[in-house]
Amino acid sequence: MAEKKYHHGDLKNALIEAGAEILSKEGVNGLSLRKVASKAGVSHAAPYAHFPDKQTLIAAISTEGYRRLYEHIDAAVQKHPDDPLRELFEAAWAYISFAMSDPAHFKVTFSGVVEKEKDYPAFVEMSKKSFGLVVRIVTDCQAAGILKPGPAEVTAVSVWSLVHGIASLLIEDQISHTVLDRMSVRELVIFGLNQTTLVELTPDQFPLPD
Amino acid sequence: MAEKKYHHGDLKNALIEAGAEILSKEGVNGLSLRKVASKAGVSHAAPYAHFPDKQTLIAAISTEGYRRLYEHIDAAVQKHPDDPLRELFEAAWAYISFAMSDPAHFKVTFSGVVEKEKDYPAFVEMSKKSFGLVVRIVTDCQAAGILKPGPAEVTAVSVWSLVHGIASLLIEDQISHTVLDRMSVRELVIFGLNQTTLVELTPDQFPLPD
DNA sequence: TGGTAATCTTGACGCCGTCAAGATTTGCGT
DNA sequence: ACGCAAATCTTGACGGCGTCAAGATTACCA
Repeated sequence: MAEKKYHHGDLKNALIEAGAEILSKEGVNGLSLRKVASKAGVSHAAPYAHFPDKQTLIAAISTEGYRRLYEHIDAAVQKHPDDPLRELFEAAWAYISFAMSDPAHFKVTFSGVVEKEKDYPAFVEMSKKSFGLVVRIVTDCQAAGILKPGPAEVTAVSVWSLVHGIASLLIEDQISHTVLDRMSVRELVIFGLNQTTLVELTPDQFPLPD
Repeated sequence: MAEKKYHHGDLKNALIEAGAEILSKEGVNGLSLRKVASKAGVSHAAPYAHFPDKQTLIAAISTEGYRRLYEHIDAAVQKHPDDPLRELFEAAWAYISFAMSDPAHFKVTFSGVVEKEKDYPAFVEMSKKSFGLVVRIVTDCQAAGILKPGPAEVTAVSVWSLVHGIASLLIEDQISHTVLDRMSVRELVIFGLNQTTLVELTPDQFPLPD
């Protein structure tokens, strides 16, 4: 396959893929339309057949990042059915480890590429889908007496904010090294969640896979 | 003052100021060296006498944003001496309201302009100074039985992460409107902090000034 | 099968970050 | 007080960028 034809065949997805790769390796400042086009093997203006401008391409890359994040979390959660506490922790850990594994992509996804101008429906849909997953886990934890009772959506926002905050501050290198020297990131997440749960969490409750 | 001389006199700070203004009004994508120079009344290459490149100018603007944030928080905290719980809440509220008042500046400050390449000592200093303030408040809250005992620095990271997460998700419009329709942002912050404190928080404990 | 729409290329425009060379001013050592 | 080196700012140029217009090539449907 991949014969060189005049028409690419699936250029739109190829551009998103190429863009995600450049973003990972060179950061958001190294991401240009012309480089993306070049990497996909087309001329510098070809992307305009599929995206009205650069912002929209970046929005598509953001949406793809959101999709990967969701699936990463969902896979981690599904490994522990009927264990709400474990679901909560592994979802948090999946979120944070994903952010650390591809900081530039995570940043673009959550750094307001959607510059207020337009809304990007696919992006909003991923946002709602992810939030729904958190709400479901929080609800299960409340039913199990692990989290305080109350409106699940509000508690979900609190928990998500904590996790998102840890992820953001970590990849911005804003978390004090006096803390990171004392404990692993995994232990830090446990400590953070400990503040919100009604039960006491210890690292041995959450062994690493393998 | 402000006579038109060949030498500006304080161009470095004027560039930071002009840059912060453009950033506020046009967002990070509208921030160019040439516009900053033009706004400061100098030619397009004049900034290179004070900053080696654009990244360094942005780092200086970030540092200025961090400084404003610190002073905003510090002023709010100093209104409630000998009231650790109030200090904790007002610091959190100051952080989040600052982020909402100038989202673009806040984003740049905490969106990894410091692209790993170099470190900017003044920025790191503001970071440490701010963290020290949080640690002090957390320590006081622990002494008053408001927060769980334990290493204050780790608890400070947790609290800061929660607050930073709320601020980030708010300005990215990532927080579900089903939640924001139900309560004000101030109540959301109270609800979030409620998860971490040992005492019960209610909105009437934290009346708005004026 | 023919023509229209989709896709891609080529070329151009102005803005951008950056550098080199030169003009102007400051300020320090003597 | 003077002169000169350093600091500061201007001008001009370069390639890369996002974007648009015109044209070439291909796909598809009536």
